[in-house]
Amino acid sequence: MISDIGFRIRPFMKLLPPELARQVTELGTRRTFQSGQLIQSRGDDMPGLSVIEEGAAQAGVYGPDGNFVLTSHLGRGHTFGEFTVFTELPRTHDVSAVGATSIVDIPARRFLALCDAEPECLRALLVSSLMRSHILLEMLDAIRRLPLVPGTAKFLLMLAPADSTSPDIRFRQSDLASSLGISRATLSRAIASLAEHGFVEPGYGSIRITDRSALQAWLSRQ
Amino acid sequence: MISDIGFRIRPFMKLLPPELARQVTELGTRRTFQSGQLIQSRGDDMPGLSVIEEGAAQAGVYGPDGNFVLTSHLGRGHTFGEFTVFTELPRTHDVSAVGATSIVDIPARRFLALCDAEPECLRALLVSSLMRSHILLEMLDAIRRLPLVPGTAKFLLMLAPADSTSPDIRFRQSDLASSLGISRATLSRAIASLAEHGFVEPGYGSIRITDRSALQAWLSRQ
DNA sequence: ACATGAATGTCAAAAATGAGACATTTCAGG
DNA sequence: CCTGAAATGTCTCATTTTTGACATTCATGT
Repeated sequence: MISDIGFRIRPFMKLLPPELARQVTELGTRRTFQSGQLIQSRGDDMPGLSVIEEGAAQAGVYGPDGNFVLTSHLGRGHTFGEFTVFTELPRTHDVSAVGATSIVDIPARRFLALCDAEPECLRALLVSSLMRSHILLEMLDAIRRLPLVPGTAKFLLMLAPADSTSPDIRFRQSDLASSLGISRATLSRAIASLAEHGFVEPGYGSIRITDRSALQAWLSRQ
Repeated sequence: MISDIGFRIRPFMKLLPPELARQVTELGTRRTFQSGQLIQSRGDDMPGLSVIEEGAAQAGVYGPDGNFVLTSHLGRGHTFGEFTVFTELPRTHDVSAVGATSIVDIPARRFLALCDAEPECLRALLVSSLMRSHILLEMLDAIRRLPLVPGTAKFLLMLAPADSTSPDIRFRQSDLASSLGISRATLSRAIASLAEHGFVEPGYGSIRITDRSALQAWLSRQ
């Protein structure tokens, strides 16, 4: 059985009581970015929590050959950099803006102080972190255990959660291919195969899921 | 660059003050297992935190064809089932004992009550969960971005953390192969290649890392 | 020590994938 | 409305991996 596709990570900020969310925002400094602009690079040493206030971002790693291996798509209210707050390590990912985006950066010390005063912060961060681990496990599963086409399907469903405003997945096939660990040509074949079934519709720089429930049902039968 | 191999997850119980660790233990009920025995199955509905008091365990998922896809090796003080405490979902993994093992199960409600009283619990769980996500990201990277032999090497290093008591990795090649998403024959070739370099030594049901630092150095150069 | 089941090493043929190239389509900007 | 850059579709060939089979080695219990 293939489980919990389209499971959506509840963002940290939505897990906090509104008053506390406001406090978090006030602790940090705001930066704004245009679409595609780099927000942080792997290796940056700025311990702290970064919150997406508006817009969205992609987190991943650039391979030596320039292709981008995507690990997560982060929407409003999501965070990154948690890891740097609780360890001594630098940022582990390259993050860039998707659409006009505004980020609030909270220095590690200040955020830790808030956590001491308000344990609810720890709890919210814990819950979103557990959900993220869960998604990562499902991704690993999609890549290791499933054949090409079902694996691709599962990945697409994970990238376009059920309650998303649009069924479009705005990634280039080359990035998706890197994310799945396959070549662009092979991904193209997989997409074509899903399109033949009528589940998806390839576009220019995006893929549209035309029949989500049918795709899920088909996937469960594999 | 290939980073942070052999990074070891600090177990939940070691992140807690000793007094609190004792309290946690007293909240739960103890079960003991022989080597290889199944501790829980994917789908079990018993919300709660499970702590490894003695021994070790493997967490993973059994594929439909009986092969085991390993996702983590858990030692003393590590936990599993966190996810069921903070969501409504059932257990997501099959877990089985490695060596004689004793587990303490703490029902979700009781653990949540303790977290309310002692936020340090939340913090410890958060830190170990963040470390686990980090490892998962590295695994994804090893599988997607690295060629066969380096990817296998990285995986081996992740499974046998630096401060492990023994350099032996006690897994069958068939399980390792499933975990990497490759066939047993291909894994066998990768191991043979690493053995030619003198980094590892294949055994029966285990693989010994004979020269950890040389392996790490070689991997960094790839 | 011996027999037996389990795990590993290895091979050949078949299948899948990657690399590279090129045609086609789409979008954005003049 | 054009033009050029970027993304996608697809082809062929080389390479890698899988599959299935079989031999070999190891561990365990008698």
